[in-house]
Amino acid sequence: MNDNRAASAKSTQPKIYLDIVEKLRLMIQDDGLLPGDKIPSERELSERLQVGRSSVREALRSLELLGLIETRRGEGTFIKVFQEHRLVELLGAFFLLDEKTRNNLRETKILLEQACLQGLMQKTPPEKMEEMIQWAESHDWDDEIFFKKIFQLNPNHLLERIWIVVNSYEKSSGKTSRMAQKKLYVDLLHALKNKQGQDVNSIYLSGLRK
Amino acid sequence: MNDNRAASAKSTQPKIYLDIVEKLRLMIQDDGLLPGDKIPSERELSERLQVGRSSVREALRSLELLGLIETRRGEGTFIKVFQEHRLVELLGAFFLLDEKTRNNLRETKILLEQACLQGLMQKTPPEKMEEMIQWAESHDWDDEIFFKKIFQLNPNHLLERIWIVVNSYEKSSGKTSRMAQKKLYVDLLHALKNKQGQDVNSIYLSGLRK
DNA sequence: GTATTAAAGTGGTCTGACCACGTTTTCTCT
DNA sequence: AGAGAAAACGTGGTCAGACCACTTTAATAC
Repeated sequence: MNDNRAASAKSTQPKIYLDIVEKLRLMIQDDGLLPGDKIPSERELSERLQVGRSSVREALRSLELLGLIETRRGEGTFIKVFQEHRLVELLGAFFLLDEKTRNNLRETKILLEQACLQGLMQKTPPEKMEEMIQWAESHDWDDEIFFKKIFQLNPNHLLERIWIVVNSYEKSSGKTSRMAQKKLYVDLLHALKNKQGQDVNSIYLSGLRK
Repeated sequence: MNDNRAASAKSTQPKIYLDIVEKLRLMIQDDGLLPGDKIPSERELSERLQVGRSSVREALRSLELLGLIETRRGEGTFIKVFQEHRLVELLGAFFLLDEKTRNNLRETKILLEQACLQGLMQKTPPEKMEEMIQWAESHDWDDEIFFKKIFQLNPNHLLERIWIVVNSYEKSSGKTSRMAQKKLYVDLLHALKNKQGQDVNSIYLSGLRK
């Protein structure tokens, strides 16, 4: 049974490793796997999907570079909690973004942040906001960390993930779009807590640079 | 420079394929390669970097999944233009599977659409809007097609891509969130053209179904 | 010259072999 | 029997070599 799979594997041409990525997605979905869970070993996947181990590895390495999985030698491969990871270095390193793209990034980021703030205002109980204020006053942070926490507060985690990606992109574009003034952001938090929508927005906008 | 040392005192060398990704980056940078240019073949990279071809492939496949490069069988591997990166799609495709996130789909979609409309109002010349109105009155369409065109009108193509992903996932989640009448949307277009922001928003919201 | 054909180059995939490391089991000594 | 050491096993990491399918290029025939 050495060589004749080349002849048989011709129905769905597209690269095997992409196929495996998709199969993995379905597998994770159907089995209800969560971050931290272990996925089958490379050899087992290879056998189960009837493909070479090298193809399995191409798929896994791709997902690893994306930050979706994590591999530990001797242990196995695990689903990871998504985080920016190498996106910044990768994207920034490979391309210089043109002006138009950069503007899109900035605009989209601002939009997401505004939306998040408005959403928070409607959905977050004052206690939670108070907690956040406490944290803000007792820790050191910059804009990015601040908004990361803001997004974590919002139950719409899809929004959070989109922001993470957009933010990574924008960071890789080189220009830092604003400069944190702690007081300003604390004011913002208070306005949020008091549900003063107009103030939230104007304070946010005044924090933007350029 | 090399990163990825995670957090262990183990003197394990970083994975080769990551090293190759970095080397490739430098190579592209030093040689001044631009989108569309061809990069060395897998076999040549393998020899030049003194690593196995499979490791080279793991690196290349990773970059390919990200949309940073493109490979054409029999021809070679080429650098791609930044705009075509697949990150948004991929990240969406992967962990959108939990229930909670699913419930965020509708909210996020609405948000994106509102934002797109507001952006359009500020940036689109009346002629373009008139064109759109003409099209809307002389063709058949549903909500999805309508908003697809709306997003295409907006020069922020990043926003468009995000919407496409969110929309497609909301569709697959089963519940169709609206079914408005043609007239309503034509009204919306006129309000857009006349830059009546308040009306745009209220008309949009009245078109939503539960 | 053009058309056909052969060769070379390139990505796509598989197999089997090691290595390095972590976990589990087994063995040994007390 | 229990604790600690050693071996076995499982897993990712890497490599070399072999084909296949496809494209480009060079050689050949007309």
